[in-house]
Amino acid sequence: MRHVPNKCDSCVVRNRSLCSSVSAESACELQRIAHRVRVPEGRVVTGGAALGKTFSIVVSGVVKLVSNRPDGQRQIVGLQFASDFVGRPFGEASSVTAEAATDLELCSFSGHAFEELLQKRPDLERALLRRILNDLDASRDWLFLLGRKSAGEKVATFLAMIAARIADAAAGDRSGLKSGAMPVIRSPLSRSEIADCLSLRLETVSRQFALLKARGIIETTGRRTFVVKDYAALKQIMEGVEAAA
Amino acid sequence: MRHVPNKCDSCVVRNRSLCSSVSAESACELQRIAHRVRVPEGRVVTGGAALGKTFSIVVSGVVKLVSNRPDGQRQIVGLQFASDFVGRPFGEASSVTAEAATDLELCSFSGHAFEELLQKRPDLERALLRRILNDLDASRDWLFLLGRKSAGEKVATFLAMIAARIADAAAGDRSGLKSGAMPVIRSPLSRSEIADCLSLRLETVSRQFALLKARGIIETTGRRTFVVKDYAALKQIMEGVEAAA
DNA sequence: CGTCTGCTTGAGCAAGATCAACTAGCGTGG
DNA sequence: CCACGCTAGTTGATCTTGCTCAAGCAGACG
Repeated sequence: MRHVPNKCDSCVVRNRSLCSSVSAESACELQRIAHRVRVPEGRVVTGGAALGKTFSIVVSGVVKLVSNRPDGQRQIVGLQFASDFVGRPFGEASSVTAEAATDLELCSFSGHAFEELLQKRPDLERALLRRILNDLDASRDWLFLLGRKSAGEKVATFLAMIAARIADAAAGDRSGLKSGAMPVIRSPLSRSEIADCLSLRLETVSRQFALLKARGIIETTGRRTFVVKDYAALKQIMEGVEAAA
Repeated sequence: MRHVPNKCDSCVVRNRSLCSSVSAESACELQRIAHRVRVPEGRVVTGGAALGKTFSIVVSGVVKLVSNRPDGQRQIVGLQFASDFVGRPFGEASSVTAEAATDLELCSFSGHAFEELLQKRPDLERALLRRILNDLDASRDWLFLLGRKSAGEKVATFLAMIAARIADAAAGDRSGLKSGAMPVIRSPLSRSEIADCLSLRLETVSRQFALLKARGIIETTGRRTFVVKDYAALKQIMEGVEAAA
């Protein structure tokens, strides 16, 4: 097999994604079944109404995992950022659908081909297992958030999480961004989506934003953009230290 | 290798646990590093204060996975029943500890030996991946429960889940139990543990029990035992159909 | 410049938390 | 075997947080 110019070589999530944790051979096989796709905001990526099963690695953008109930109740049960894996192998269709929270670039695999490769390549399976275990940890942390935290703590946690993950994605993109800076962050989620995520009403989310602004901990500039002015204070609130200010 | 009388042959979870989904060779290797242990109620099985990492398959009893916070808040993030797997491979210590909710029988593996075997045996790793994916699904369902359901729905869901899983464990034990019966079920969790599980206060749990009793849907006989008289009604409430009775 | 949608702000309400007795299993020891 | 006492559970009164309903506001886009 001749070495051909590799489309993965220039991939921005190359050294953080699933494919970075497998052998060169597995990466190569993975490359052969991979194709880049662009998905517009709002489209269902997989599960539910999506045609056929697919798996993806997020290259840029954010995917929300939504648990839908017949009666219209929605709960966002997870967010996947750049380099994260999306999909449910060996799947009896779970009730969770993956939807594009923002415009996406995905590295996508057909369900059949990927599951076949999974059978053939134990190292790929191991890498996936590790990722899934991390997702499980994250999901359990989120359980704590939903169950035990107040509205203020929830919103603070959410903002800190978004800030960290978006900054992270940006750092992976073009590292050199001075850490400790206060970059303007574009939230991948609308107020109502944040509410779905935190099990709050959008009005409550809005009020908590107002409170954080009043305290000078964040600033909002435009509908979906914000700046964290005082990260330490955010962390405090998030942990429930909540001084009676 | 001679065939010796196999301690696993008589195992009650033999045909439902992890070891049932692997090759004969892997099962054999697994058997070699397995040992039965009994754990009294309340003991930490793994994580946190437990000495050294171990993995286990639950033979009988119930394990609760608890997320502890410095400030004493507790959230039960999962329950593992007979045949379920307990442990976090490749683990940076997660904040979750596994504790015996009842007296337990475990089939236990030392962390080192098990992880080594995991490296050597892709089929074992695959079987584990499937289990973990199921845990992840369960965890995400639970997110919906905590986020979106009312106290009444939560308690109904909990009771239905316990009834199903305990009946299931019993069926695996000595099948032939007439289904459709209304067996007396011993809850593995106290009121306060149920509260930790559902993100409620124990008073609220107690009130919901009282309500279900008043409606004739359940009966309680003793502190931790109950009978489901009307499973259909329980399902209704659980889904939020909630007729204004 | 107007409209439309997403966001903000306000007033009142309800579910569940909190605080406080009180009761009932269950184990112990007389 | 029964009385005692301890702990888990129940029940009641009140309070708080976040939800609901209802306006009003502002950024994005034609």
